[in-house]
Amino acid sequence: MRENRLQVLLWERAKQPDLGAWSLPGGYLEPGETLEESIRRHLAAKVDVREVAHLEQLETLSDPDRGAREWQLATCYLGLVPRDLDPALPEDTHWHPVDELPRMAFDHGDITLAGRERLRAKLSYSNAGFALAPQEFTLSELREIYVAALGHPVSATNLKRVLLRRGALEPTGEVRSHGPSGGRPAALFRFRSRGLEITDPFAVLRPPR
Amino acid sequence: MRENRLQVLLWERAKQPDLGAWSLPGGYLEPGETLEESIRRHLAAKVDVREVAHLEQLETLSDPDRGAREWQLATCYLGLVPRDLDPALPEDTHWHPVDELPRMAFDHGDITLAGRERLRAKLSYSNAGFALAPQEFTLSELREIYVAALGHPVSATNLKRVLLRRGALEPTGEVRSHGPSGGRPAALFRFRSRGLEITDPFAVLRPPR
DNA sequence: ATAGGTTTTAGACTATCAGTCGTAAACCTC
DNA sequence: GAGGTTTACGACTGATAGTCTAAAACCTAT
Repeated sequence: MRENRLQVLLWERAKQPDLGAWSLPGGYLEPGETLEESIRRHLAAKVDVREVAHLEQLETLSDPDRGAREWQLATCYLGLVPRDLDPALPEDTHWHPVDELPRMAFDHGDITLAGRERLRAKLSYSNAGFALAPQEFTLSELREIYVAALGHPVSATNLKRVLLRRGALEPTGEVRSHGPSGGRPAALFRFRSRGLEITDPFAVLRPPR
Repeated sequence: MRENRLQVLLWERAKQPDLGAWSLPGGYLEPGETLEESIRRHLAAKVDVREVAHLEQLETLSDPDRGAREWQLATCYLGLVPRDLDPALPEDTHWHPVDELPRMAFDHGDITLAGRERLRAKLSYSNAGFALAPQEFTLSELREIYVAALGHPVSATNLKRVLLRRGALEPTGEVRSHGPSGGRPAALFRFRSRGLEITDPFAVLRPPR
C-alpha cells in the first residue's frame, strides 16, 4: 500500500532484451540454498527490502518459450511489505500501482496479476491483512487497505464484525484524533497475530458440531 | 476413491536408497517440455494413468537436503482420477488409503498430506468433486465421496442444497434402484461442468450488490 | 459558549444460508 | 399386504452478512 493504492515494486531493465521494460525483482538460485532463501537474498541485495511481512510461493512457470534458455524454470513468490515500511530503493527501482502497470518485461505482467489474485483470495479467508497494514491503525484505514487490495467497496461495519469474530483483530485501547476538519477520534486496532493464519477455509459443508 | 476410501497411487522402490519404501509417481523434466507435459508423460509411461480429470500444481520443493543432489528441486502436482476409472497398473504399483500410508520414500509422505489438504480446501469452494465422482451418481454416492475426502460427516441435505444453488450439479432425470434390501430409488445427478470452476472464493466481504 | 459540520461507533433490522429434524414417498422382501 | 430400508421434501432454527439510522465525540467558526 503506497499512496492509498496497491503498488508493486519493479525495476527498469537496463539491458536487452526488453530494455526499458519493467521487471519483477528476482534472480538465480545458488547451490545449497532454498528458493525462499534465494528470493530473500535477491530482495535484500537488489532493492533493499529486508522486511517482508509475508512471503509465499505462487507458482513455478515452465514454458520453454518464456524467455532465454536459462529462464525456462522460474518459481514466483508473493511478498507483502507493510504500508508503514519504506525501504531504501536504488535509482532504477520504483513502486507502481498494480492496476496501472507500465510496459512489463517478459511475462512479468501476468505474474503480477496472478499475485494480485492470490492476495485477494487470501484476504477473504485469512488474516493476511496484517502484512499490508501498519502495526496500529483505525478501522477506516484498514478499510482503505481492503478496498485498494480487493478492488471493490467494503463496509466498515462488516469488516470490523468479521475480523473481530475471527479473533484476528484486537483493540489497543488507544484512540487517535485526526488533524483539522474534526470528527470523532477513531479507536486503534492491531492484528492479534503477525503470522498467516487461515481462519475459515471450509466455509461450506463444515463439520457439524 | 477406491473401496469407498480416498487412496493415492504409489509404487514400491526396487533400488536404494529407501528400497522397499513407497514413492509417488514422477520423473525428470526433459528439455523442451513444460512441467505439466512432463508429469503427464511420466504418469502415462510409468503407471498407465492417462485419464486424469484434474491436474494442478501444488508446490516446488527446494530443500538442498531433501535427497540426492539432482532431486533438490521437485515440483509437486495433485492429480485426481475419477472413481469409475481403473487404469491398468504394473506389478510394483498399488492404491493406498491416504490415512493409512505405508513407509514412504523421502519426503513423499509430507507431499501426500499436502495434496490431501489442497483437495479438502478445493472441495469446499469449487466443483472439484467432478474429478473424483463418476459421470453419474446418486446423492448418497456423492456424499460418500465427500465424507472420505473431507474426513468428517457431511449432511446429504446440505450437500445437495449447496451444490445445486452453485449450479455445479444437475439432475439427469433418471433414477437408479439398488439391488436387494429395498429403498426408494435415488435420483441420478451429474456435474454440469467437467472443468474446475471456483464458485465462491470470497465468501466473506464480498462486493455489495 | 454555542451552533454546525465531520467522522466514528453502536445497535437494530432484514435477508440469506447452513444445520437439524420429522414425515412422506418409493422401493424391497417375506 | 405388512414391515423394513433408503431417498426426498419441507419446515424450523441458528448464525452471519448487508443495510440503515441515530448517537457519540471531535473540530472550526461565529
